[in-house]
Amino acid sequence: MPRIEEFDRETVLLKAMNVFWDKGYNGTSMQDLAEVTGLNRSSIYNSFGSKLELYQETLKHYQKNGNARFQKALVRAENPLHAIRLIFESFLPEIIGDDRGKGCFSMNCKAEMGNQNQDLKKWLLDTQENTLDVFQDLIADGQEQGTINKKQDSKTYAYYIFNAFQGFRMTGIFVKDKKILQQIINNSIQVIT
Amino acid sequence: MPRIEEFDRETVLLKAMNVFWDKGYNGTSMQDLAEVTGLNRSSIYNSFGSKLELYQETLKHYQKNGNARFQKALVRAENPLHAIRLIFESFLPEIIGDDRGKGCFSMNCKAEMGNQNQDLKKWLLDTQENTLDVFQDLIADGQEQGTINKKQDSKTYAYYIFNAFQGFRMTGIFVKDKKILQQIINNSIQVIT
DNA sequence: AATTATTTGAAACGATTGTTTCAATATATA
DNA sequence: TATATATTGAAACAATCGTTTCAAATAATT
Repeated sequence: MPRIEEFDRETVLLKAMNVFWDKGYNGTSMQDLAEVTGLNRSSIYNSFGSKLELYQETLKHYQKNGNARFQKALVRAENPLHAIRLIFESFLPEIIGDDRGKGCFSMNCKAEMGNQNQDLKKWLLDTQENTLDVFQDLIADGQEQGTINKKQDSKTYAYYIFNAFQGFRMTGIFVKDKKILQQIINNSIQVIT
Repeated sequence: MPRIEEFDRETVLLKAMNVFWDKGYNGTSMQDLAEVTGLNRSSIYNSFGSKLELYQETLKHYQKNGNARFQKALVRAENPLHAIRLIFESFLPEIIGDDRGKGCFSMNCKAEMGNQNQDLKKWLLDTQENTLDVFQDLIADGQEQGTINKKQDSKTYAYYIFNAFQGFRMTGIFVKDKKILQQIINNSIQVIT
């Protein structure tokens, strides 16, 4: 009986994400979103609820993409240490190709909205915990296997790598020199070898 | 002949900075600024030009404060390596005391506005260059003096430390555990020893 | 072909946006 | 004390904000 949605939800979500990513949450208007998606305002509300809910959905979409990149690095890696290196390197193309200087969408969210909205804060904390767990598991494996040193426990090292990773995403906003970025990766990883 | 300004410019600037810092540029309204400073809208425009100019002035105020902290660490340090450690540690109180999770004001600016406003981008690039230079000089000194290794040149290490520092400011938004933060500092610095 | 459920487009909602205007107020100098 | 200059407060500016409303359009089911 129902009339079916005409647009491709995935495509709309991607376009909306790119606006939020570029202009931030508060810098993006419903007007912007309607223009870029080609949808009418009412259609956006009908399909996504509100500006905030749409924002949250684009964030989850972004994060899903990031997780996929992590997973891809995991299966390709020869060992846990190599996996960590591949994770960092897998973001090189995005960083270097980011000529608008948009940076990392979820870190932009953290900087702009992490202290403004409780739902977003909770989501950010969850993804942080998740990323830390991935690193910690990799490091624990690497320590058992021998490619990562045991001078400090896996949790401590996980925080250190997480720290370097966040720095990497921020540094990449203005620094596009691949050699420099690669050296940052090398030096960051050296600690745990 | 002129009537003198009634308010203390420094105080007003500080109050305005805290709002921008908390809510971001786009999240802050002139209404917010008028309320928190106690000034009338027209007085703000009369004294600071525009919302953007006021924002820029608060950023410079913040940066001046950060530079002072850097300088304080430099004079207290026993050697260049120690200075880098003190620089990181000098931000510990701000990070731990930041219960609202506002993070670093200038990094928030970078994430929100770095790709939106050319003036702000230029300022951000200048301060980045300045910070990199401080690190590079310290590292070069340390390498001559012997407390920092010579495996890589001072510029490469400067980028690495800069990367760790930016990560440190982002990590500190949600991580308030002093022990963990201290271990991140230790591990970050270990590379260059 | 008629019915039913849903989406769509256009318009409007009140509220708020950053900024400007201007008369009233206040003060240092002459 | 009179004059000149600057600041102040209140009001208003057009524009835009996120959101809602509702009739017209649409398509799958009966």
